Amino acid sequence: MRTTRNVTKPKTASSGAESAAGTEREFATNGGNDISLGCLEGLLGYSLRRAQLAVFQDFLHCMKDFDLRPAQFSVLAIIGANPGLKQSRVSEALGINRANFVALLDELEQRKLARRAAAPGDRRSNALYLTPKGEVFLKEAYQHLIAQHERRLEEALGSTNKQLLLEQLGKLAALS
Amino acid sequence: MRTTRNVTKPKTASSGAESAAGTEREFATNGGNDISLGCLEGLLGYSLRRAQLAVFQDFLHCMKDFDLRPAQFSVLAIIGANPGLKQSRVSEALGINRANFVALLDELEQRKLARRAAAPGDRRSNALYLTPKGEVFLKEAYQHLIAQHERRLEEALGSTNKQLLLEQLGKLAALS
DNA sequence: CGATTTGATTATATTATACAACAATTAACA
DNA sequence: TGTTAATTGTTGTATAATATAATCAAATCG
Repeated sequence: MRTTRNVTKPKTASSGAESAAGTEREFATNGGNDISLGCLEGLLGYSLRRAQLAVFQDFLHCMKDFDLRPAQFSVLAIIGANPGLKQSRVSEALGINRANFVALLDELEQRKLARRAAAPGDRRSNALYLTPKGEVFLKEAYQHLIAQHERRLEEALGSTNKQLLLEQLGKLAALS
Repeated sequence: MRTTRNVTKPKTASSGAESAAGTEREFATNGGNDISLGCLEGLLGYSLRRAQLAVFQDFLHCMKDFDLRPAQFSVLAIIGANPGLKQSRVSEALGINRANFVALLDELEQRKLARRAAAPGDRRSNALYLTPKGEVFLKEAYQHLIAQHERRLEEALGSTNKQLLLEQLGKLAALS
């Protein structure tokens, strides 16, 4: 609670509040608006994370009308490109825990975008397919992503070769 | 439950399981081991995400002995580079919701790595500082990160210019 | 002074992610 | 062949990250 810490605070409050504001300004290393990133500056992980968040944010904004999150899109994309794949294979390909994949797929199935079918030769498995509606949906979502989202990213990169960037990211992803 | 869906399943199981296995193999686009990424292939967001996850994974592994997560490190780094900064400024600089920042800082304070101090001139604010222990801790963690984690990433990138990659990521992060 | 804003906090909800356990099924093998 | 081991989808549960609303104290401003 705030109250807990406030017990010790008023000691500074009653006496030297204004004077402290004057004197300590010289000592306080940062009273201004310039914030240094310190050692974060050169760390790839930090830049990577901030970039990923910004890109996902843009993705979400772009897919607002489709009500589609990145993970959902990735599932549709994999199923669309590899119809009949077993459930575990899809989750594995995306690095998604197969336990977590269940609810993800459940929602896509409820929205009639994907379906679980009996896998030939293995009654444990589900073979995954897009529904006709799902195929259309994926195609339209992808088109919109390319036209809006991806185009915006390429614009931001400017003259940078996007393909080169993808290769660099691929090298990093290969670490895991 | 599994049982729920199994009610409808045996229809395929009892009769045409093996025959379906024969006929559908010709239609099933993917019975093999090669999984296509489909439209994910060229999407920056996807590669970005996979790379970020791999890098964070490596970070966690590297910081195992320090028991430090990326977000925690980033907080220590910002405070270390900008002692006396107000709490809201630190969270803002890192793009962390100030409500979520409370617990994050609480833990660092409990571990005696950072401390909330009275902010001169504003009794609402907390001025954040590293403790002496926190300074040593950050320095050692950073050194270890550079020597192990970051070195590994640079190795993975090969001849690629890391600085160039950082710039590209910066352009993407600037979108938000 | 009163109204509004700001800073830190709590409570709460959602999403992502991880792991353990389980039942049904299949594979391995002695 | 029959018992054991491994796989598949699932549930339950736990943790971390993130978002929002509400609260309270303190500062600011008209």
